[in-house]
Amino acid sequence: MIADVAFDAPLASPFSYRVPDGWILSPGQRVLAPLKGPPRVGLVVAVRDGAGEGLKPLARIIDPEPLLTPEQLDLARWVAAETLASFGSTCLALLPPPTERGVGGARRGSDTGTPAKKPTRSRELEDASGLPELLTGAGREARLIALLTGDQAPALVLTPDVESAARWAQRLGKAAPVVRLDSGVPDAERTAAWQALARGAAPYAVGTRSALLAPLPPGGRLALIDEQEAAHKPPGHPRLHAREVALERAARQGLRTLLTAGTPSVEMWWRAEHGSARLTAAPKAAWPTVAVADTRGIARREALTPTLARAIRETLAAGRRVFLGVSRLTSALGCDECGAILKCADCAIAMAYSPAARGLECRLCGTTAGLPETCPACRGRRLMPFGWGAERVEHAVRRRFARARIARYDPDIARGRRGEAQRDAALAAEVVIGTRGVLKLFGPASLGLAGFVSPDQMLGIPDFRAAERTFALLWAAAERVRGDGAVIVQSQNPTHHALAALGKQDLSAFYTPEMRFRADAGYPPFRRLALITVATGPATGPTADAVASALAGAPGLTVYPPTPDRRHRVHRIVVKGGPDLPRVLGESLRGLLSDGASRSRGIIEVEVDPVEWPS
DNA sequence: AGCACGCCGACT
DNA sequence: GTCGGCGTGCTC
Repeated sequence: MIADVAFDAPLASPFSYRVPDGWILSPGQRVLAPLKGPPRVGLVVAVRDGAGEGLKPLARIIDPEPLLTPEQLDLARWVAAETLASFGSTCLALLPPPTERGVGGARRGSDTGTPAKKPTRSRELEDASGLPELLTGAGREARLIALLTGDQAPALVLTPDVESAARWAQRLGKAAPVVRLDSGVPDAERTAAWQALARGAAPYAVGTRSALLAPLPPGGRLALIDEQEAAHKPPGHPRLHAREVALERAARQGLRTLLTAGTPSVEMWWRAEHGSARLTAAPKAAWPTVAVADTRGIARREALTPTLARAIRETLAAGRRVFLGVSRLTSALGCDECGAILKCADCAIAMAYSPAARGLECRLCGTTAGLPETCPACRGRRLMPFGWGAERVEHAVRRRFARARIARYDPDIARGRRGEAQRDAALAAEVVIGTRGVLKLFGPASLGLAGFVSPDQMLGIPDFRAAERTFALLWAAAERVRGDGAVIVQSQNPTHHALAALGKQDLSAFYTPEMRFRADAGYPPFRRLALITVATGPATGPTADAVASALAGAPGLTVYPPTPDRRHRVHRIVVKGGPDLPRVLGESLRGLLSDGASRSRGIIEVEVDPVEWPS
């Protein structure tokens, strides 16, 4: 017998090996196989007849039984095609890591032993439409839990990160045993969880993106928590948003899908508008007073406007907690007098400001411009880079409120032991200053005030999702403020639709204008984007142009000229296209992509549907 | 991706 | 004289 094996490598096609006599092997099992040197983990994708003369033999079986069915392999094939990644890399990233001695011992081991009962229909909870269901509004998580635990259907809950997975495992664990598939538990436990699901021995499973292919019987549910989170598409394989994989899987398998979001992704909102998803909003709940402190025309020497300072004082006096949201980036240029942000005329996103280069550049089309003397909108002369970082704000707050307990918190920086101390300090503080990560510390209605020192900075980030991100942050903060509390937004863009929608507690007031902007400028969900990165070694100079010209003739593509990034020694090419963008890119770049014609021409990386823009 | 084989710079 | 940089090519 001959086995075709795919590896975690940028290799377009699998390699063939001789199956040693007596081995029983099926597609979907992992094996160790020699690949130019020591044996490596590979996935059997096909087994066929043949003597296999001249082929190397497989070294060892890792999985005693297939972890992936042919249907799951097909779905992985789709993911690989959508992301222009190799089949092997995609599959292996969607399995629990191989454990020491294979997985043989886990037969009985650590699963809960509670067999999942047959899915039963429960009338009021059943959604006749079969469409993915998007839960928004207050209490959406409680509603999801009620839906999941309301009948006996097994469920796979996918969270954006490990902390969230742990939280959900705990919450669902109150109703029935839960197995975990995420990296927050030991590898052996993840594998055992996978196997328990496969034989119907676990009613609930929680995991992150790597659990997207975990076994789920017909009638099972797929739940995606906080579907709008960029964390659902972290760096690395599979390079596709968990939402897109989950929806594809659900459609193929006929699984009922439930998604939650405080502020849905524009992509999901669009689906709901077009009848390919169903949106369920809770009745409006208590909502804080939202006030915009207009900072136009005010020279910002102070982080806190009188409005915000007064609100802080009152909140502290009432013995309630204050959150002050600050920004980390200083990248765009804005007018201090009218609030305009300098944008690219073609792409309608803020131009990146480089103090070093004393100039502006559009991250999308590469247009550059010198610093204008005056604001193009109002001819004002005060053009300022945005910049209210946490340190400056903390200093300002300490000066004003000398006796308050003030803490700065940044979960991205504060990891490990010291992070825990910082966390405790933040939880004990009266004023917590930080970026969006701070909100994870606080539950609904636990704040008296949320103040945003300069969200314009976030709105001005040169990314077409800047408004969506800002809106999501403001909304998430508002959800954590008591109904008798306040949200104060200092802004030079007081009429921005994100602020208007926040004040009215009205999602559609944000998405309607946002959708128009996306349509007009040709951004997702109306067009798909891809980001092509070409390494620029000394010998690989012309490749970026070669890539650009290879794409130039492709139908339906908009190809922007390569822009150099000297710091990372790459050129980047932005491409816009239609729903078939991966296919068109794949066909146009065949021959240039890694396999075959390799590094001599430079490393070409293609990121389809990027959610994070390079900075 | 990983790894080997290959030719050019400063060091025990 | 070698150790080691990473550019180049290959892996059933």
